[in-house]
Amino acid sequence: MDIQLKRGLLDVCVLAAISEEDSYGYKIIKDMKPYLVLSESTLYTILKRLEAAHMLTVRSAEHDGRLRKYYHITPEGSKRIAEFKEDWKEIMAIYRFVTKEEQPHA
Amino acid sequence: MDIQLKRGLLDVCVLAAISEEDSYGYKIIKDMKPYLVLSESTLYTILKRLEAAHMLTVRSAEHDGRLRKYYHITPEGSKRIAEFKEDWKEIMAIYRFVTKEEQPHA
DNA sequence: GTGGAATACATCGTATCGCGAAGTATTCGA
DNA sequence: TCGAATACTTCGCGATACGATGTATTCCAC
Repeated sequence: MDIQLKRGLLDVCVLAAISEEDSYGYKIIKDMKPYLVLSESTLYTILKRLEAAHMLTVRSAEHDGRLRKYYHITPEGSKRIAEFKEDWKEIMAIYRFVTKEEQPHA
Repeated sequence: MDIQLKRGLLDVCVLAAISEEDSYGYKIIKDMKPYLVLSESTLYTILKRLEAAHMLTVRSAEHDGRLRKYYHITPEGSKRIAEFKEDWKEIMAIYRFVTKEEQPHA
């Protein structure tokens, strides 16, 4: 799939992956894989960006002697998803413009 | 609207704007405005990129003593739009993942 | 008849971003 | 024992959107 098309979905998709229960890097990648493949470097960049934007919080926990960082969505993160849903209306309008479906003959 | 979300739409949207009849820079921006606002610098970058990718051809013509560059979509450009439609199925799957609509309980 | 908006195209520099590459460290199964 | 899987991190590159800026012409209001 076109990389550019993914861009707007990535952030919100990661937020969606942790929205139902806290998750960690490796699991997020696995959960997203059926929908959207992303590399580790990409994910950790996104996670840091979302943390800086206060859309999620991080908590370290040990699991089988290995460190795991659990990510938890904040209200601001949920708000981001809600905004995405709003934006989607505009996206669909653009989609119809591109595919020439039910155009009002401008 | 989120800039990132626009990214995947921009190229294909410009192609759509010239798909029914040849058009030129200023008109493309005007035609797209109801759906997607983009600056001139962005558009000319995109037009050059699409030309380099052989998705459109350019032809200069004089209009009222002023130069105009008319852009014409190629079969490859049309193919790009068709591919976009295909990609859209995946995009919708991601949308459902994000909005948790009819998830098959993974 | 003059000035400013609109038309029309072009270039440069910057910030953002996805991702490949490479690295560290542990656990688990063949 | 050795490689795959798990788990996180950093660096650097290339692509890209866009603001700023510049050039040049036409058209309309005053």
